[in-house]
Amino acid sequence: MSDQLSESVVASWARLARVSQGVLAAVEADLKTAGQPPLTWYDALLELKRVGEDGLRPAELQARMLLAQYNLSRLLVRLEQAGYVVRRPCPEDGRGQIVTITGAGRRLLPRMWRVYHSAIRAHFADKLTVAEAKTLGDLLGKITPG
Amino acid sequence: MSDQLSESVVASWARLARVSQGVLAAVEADLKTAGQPPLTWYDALLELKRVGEDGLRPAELQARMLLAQYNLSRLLVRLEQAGYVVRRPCPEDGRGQIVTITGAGRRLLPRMWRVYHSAIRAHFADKLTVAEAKTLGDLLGKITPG
DNA sequence: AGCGGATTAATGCATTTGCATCAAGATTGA
DNA sequence: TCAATCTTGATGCAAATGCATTAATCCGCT
Repeated sequence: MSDQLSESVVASWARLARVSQGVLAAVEADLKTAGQPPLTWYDALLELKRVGEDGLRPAELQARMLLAQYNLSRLLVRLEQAGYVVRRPCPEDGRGQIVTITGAGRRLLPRMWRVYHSAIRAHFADKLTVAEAKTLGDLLGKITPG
Repeated sequence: MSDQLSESVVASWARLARVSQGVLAAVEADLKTAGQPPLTWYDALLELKRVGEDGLRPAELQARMLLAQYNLSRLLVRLEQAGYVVRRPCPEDGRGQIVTITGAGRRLLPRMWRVYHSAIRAHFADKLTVAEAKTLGDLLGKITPG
């Protein structure tokens, strides 16, 4: 192909793109079928649950989720409308706000997880041994963008 | 977490989701910065180039690309408007059509590849040895949805 | 031949994303 | 001190995606 990337590396790249996209889509589809919100909601709420009462600044959450700023802004609107988070003004920074998970948000997590974990199993975990999954995770860890 | 998935498998899953999303986004961003069309265009045109003059039925292309039917339908509209493919009626099937890459489409591929391959290198290949990339590809191969 | 069901591709409408920009508040530095 | 700059988060508008449905055609069966 007149470049310095070996064929096999390009093939691995292509697989990463294709497989991850396919599996993600399959998991999302399972969630949707079960009447659950999209994965992004889970990710956001999980982060917020982890930090507890202190909550998070949107920019912080955005950084952890690798999400575009305007996407996070709108995700928060939806989460708030759904009653899963609250936003309050940030005392130290007049521009900012602090986002906290609500009780309803906490209760959503296990409900989503029930669907989510079996989707992970069906579309991902069942196809690998634990050792393989670990190797995969380690390799992926090396290519983390951050 | 009160389920049968081991922590490490869930962690690998999370990495797959996060890393692939991040890297894909980075590559897309590089393409956009260089004024090139999105990755999907490349994938579609590459498939069409491979099959040559015979072209492909949309349903066939859709299956190869793991794309929703309506998404492919609209992708083809855009590609045709841009002059990179042509659609002609299918002689054996009155419902169908045959999609073929044009000369302009063929010329687009190397132009995109110039940006694409260096994005792959920067965001993916440079972070792994060839052996690691191969292992990664093999592992991903085991979880192919299709 | 002709009906019932499946397949192919498109499309109207709602939601989501992307892009560019903006307003408000913080921070820096002369 | 206060203007210039940066950061934070929102938003108008355009493009893309998802969903449900549709029209046309094909196929299997009687």
